[in-house]
Amino acid sequence: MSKQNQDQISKHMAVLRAHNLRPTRQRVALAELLFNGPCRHVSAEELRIEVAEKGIQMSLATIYNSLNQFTEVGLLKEINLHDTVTYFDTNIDQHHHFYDTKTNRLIDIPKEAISLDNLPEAPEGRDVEAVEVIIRLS
Amino acid sequence: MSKQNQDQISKHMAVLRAHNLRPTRQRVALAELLFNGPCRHVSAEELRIEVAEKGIQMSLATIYNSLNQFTEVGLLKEINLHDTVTYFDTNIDQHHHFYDTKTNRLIDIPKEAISLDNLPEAPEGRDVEAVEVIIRLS
DNA sequence: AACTATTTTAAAAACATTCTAAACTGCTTG
DNA sequence: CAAGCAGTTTAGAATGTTTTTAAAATAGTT
Repeated sequence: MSKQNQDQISKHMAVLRAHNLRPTRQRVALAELLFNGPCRHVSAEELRIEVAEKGIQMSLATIYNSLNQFTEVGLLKEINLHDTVTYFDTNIDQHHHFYDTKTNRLIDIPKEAISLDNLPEAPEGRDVEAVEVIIRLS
Repeated sequence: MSKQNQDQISKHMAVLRAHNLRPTRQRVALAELLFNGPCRHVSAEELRIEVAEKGIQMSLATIYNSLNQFTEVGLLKEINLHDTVTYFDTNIDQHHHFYDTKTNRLIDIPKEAISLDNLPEAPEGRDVEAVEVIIRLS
């Protein structure tokens, strides 16, 4: 293992610890897959395949647990589409999506790329938590 | 059964036939529940309960089949949220939603109530099918 | 009424996800 | 650095939603 890889791992361990998650072998391995490189949209099943391809031994339950824990602490965002599976987005900034119905893929759209004006008021007693725009493509 | 109810039923039968769906007892009963009165958001399970409460005999599979068929022909729109169940929207016009994460309820927002400017171009070879805004409330 | 293609049905299967309880591991402390 | 403990992982069972199956029922036609 190279010096650079070691640094990455240490970084992930620090991030996990900073979020009160023990940097276990499994969580660090998943963090490497998810947070090295560009932002991604993954499902538990896709991640399971990646993990298997890398020869890492990990139960599917752990993948689900970790994705949920990462989401709870704000390292991931959950996305539900017109589909039965849950996707997780490594881009945690506010942003929007193209959703390609042909390939079932998501493409990020930066927040600034869409101007949303005139938003209606939230109903009495409720707050606006997030505004999500999905542009469906065909 | 009143004259008015008969008229409603005939109307639903005509609509179903116009969409190449045989107006069976079950489909007509569901159409009555869904399309009389104001627009609604329902899940298969909620509809099953309503059907049962009206004393109508119908299998859950038929409810699923019908909801999917109605969606295919454009009488309903499918909605997936951060939740495991699929909802169906009887409002088939383009519109947006508040999603109340506390109650798990949807509230319609008319298309005109939000001005979306500056929308990014669809990627090469793709068309924009729909633009959906979800305002998450907490 | 008889015929045929569609539809409905109950039950089984499929599918994604969560739960369980036992085994294991990371961390702290002596 | 060994012991102990809480937190984590695991395989498999369980759950909840939706789809499939193949047989029985029905709508629409002749």
